Amino acid sequence: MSSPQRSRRSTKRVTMTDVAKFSGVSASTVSLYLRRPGEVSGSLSRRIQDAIDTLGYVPNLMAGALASASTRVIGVVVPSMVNSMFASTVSRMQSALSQHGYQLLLGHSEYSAEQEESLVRTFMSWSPSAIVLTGLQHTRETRRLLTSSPIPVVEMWELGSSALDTLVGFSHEEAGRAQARHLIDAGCRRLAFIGARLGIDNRARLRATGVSDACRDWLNDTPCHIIDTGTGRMAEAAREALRTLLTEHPDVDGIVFSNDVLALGAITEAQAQGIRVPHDIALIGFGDMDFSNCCLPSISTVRPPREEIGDQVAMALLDSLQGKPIETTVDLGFKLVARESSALSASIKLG
Amino acid sequence: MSSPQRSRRSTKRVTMTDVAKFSGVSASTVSLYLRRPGEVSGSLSRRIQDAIDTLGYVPNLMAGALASASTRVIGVVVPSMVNSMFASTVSRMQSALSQHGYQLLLGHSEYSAEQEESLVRTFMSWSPSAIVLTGLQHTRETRRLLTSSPIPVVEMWELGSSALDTLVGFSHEEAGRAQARHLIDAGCRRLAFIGARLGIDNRARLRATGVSDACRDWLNDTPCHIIDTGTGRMAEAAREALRTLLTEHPDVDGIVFSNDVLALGAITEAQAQGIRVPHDIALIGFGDMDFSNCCLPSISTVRPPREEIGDQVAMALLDSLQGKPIETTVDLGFKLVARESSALSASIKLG
DNA sequence: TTGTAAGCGTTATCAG
DNA sequence: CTGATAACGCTTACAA
Repeated sequence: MSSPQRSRRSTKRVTMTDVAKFSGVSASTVSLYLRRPGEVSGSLSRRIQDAIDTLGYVPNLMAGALASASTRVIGVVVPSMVNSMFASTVSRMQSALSQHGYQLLLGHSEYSAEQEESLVRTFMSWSPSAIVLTGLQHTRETRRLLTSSPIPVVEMWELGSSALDTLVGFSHEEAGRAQARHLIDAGCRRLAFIGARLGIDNRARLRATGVSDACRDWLNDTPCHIIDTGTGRMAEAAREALRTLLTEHPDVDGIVFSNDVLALGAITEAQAQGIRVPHDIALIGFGDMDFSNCCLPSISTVRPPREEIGDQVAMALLDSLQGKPIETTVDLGFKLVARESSALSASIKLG
Repeated sequence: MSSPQRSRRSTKRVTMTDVAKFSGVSASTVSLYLRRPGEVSGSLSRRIQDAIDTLGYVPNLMAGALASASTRVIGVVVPSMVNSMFASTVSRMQSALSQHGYQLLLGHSEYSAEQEESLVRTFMSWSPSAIVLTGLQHTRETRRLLTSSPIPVVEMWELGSSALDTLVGFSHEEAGRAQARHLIDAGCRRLAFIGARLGIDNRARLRATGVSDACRDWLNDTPCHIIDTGTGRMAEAAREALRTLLTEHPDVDGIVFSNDVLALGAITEAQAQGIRVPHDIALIGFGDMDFSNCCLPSISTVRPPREEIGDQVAMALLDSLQGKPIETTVDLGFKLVARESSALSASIKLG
């Protein structure tokens, strides 16, 4: 046997053509059977399925995507995969979307718009069916890439006016105001905000702004001290931040944290210093982590709609991909969870 | 102009052919320029790059993958994306692999071998360059799918003898023994193990076995009570488990937990009951979570090599994909972190 | 160095 | 309902 003039890499994989030959039908029929089984006669269906089983055929989605110009791939960018809030969201998205045959291409930006751009660029090369980003801050180039293509885009976890397309999230400024309001209602009169990575975490910064605004509106413009602990280990950083804060501003009686780990660190430091929480100082965190309800005192917090965001993003995407009209903004709100770290002690504080 | 007999969907995307036409060269030259720029003359390179820029060409990796039979996609299955340990691993894998042009297709199995199988099946349809699984427990069909294909497979987070291909992890039985040893050294003589999801989390179960073995070997075969808190909210479950345990076995003086959240829950319950940790009872967790070092008492724990696993898996994969020979088993060990919850109080306990 | 042409494994179109 | 046949956008042997 002389081989044909041009040999090519032989992938040695079972292809649809193999199945077709084996079952004595054409490739198109096999393809049809795979996509719309109802439109193939029973006898042929059986023979094809037999062939698939005995040959161990696995469809090649790459080829299918190329031919049909529909990849069923969705690119998702989150700031961090280790942050369990985003992990929850992605997890729910993946559950919902995989049921409809979509695959997630996941990347993390480390809170950097440049890394996000680089991820978006890579994703675009996969001609994804849709792209999901976290937040509203993108580079100019990211915006250009995304607006110049017909691919549906969802921005999640934040709300605002500069949306590219669809928005699913909640207002962090409102969350900050609610946290401040809660502390004020608990009797606090001098608030502070301690946050990690405020320089790069826009959502945390928005909550800080919310707290500031609250001080202006409801506490006669008392200053709200904002401390950024940076990017180090959060718990230790929180302890140090608390020490600094109480040294420089001993009158602070309520602190909002950008997450519950910081709040826990502060609680530990307070205990070490003999400061009573919430009696001497009330605290409220953000995130409602696993541990927030099982430490002493338990941590008051704001619970973001982390799972709901995933569900709603998935739903919006599925609708959009089916051509259905979709809402451009979905505000899922948040839940303030009052616990011991900010328990009302009005009799003492206000007395 | 009569259109050709068979019209086809027109994706209206800029293709390599467009770039070729625009710059007056052939498509293969453009392709070459993109893959090995050095082999194209300077003048042509310039013209091609010009065309790419003005046309805004984005390569179609799908088509490339199909043609070259190399997808640069890696399928990864973790039990849960919300578990920050796996998240850390995946995060590091993604960082390392994306630098080499690989994309991660991520899925979570919810600790179910069946869901893992379904994910593997889906991944296979993308003809991935490699597959990464968590643990060693797979369905028979998963094994068949994987062994009957030449795709490199890495199993991570566990060590054992039934490996499919490459293994990167550490011994959970050893970890359990080390945890027990640590408590024994701290003066404990009656140990117990409290774990979440023991029914489905094989690694936690292995650690429980390690603790049991330790009781047999080093505590004269004293019984080691093992409690499974199931799948509910961990902190609350831990509190209840502790109550039950101390009611039924008041002599227990050391507890190993399957993670630090459970340990924290137990600490809270102990405080509520006036039981002193570690004085009355010593505790050790697993995972070295964010909060473990910032609660009171701080939580002794075992720190798994979560980032290192990601790094090593990536490295093994890159080597393997470049045809280099690789080690089939990489034992990364673990680190026992002694903190306050198990601080030695020998004078009292042993006195 | 550059071009030609033959695939890669599907799906879409259209004729039977 | 079934089957040719032409894309899909790219890579790669091979020729020039």
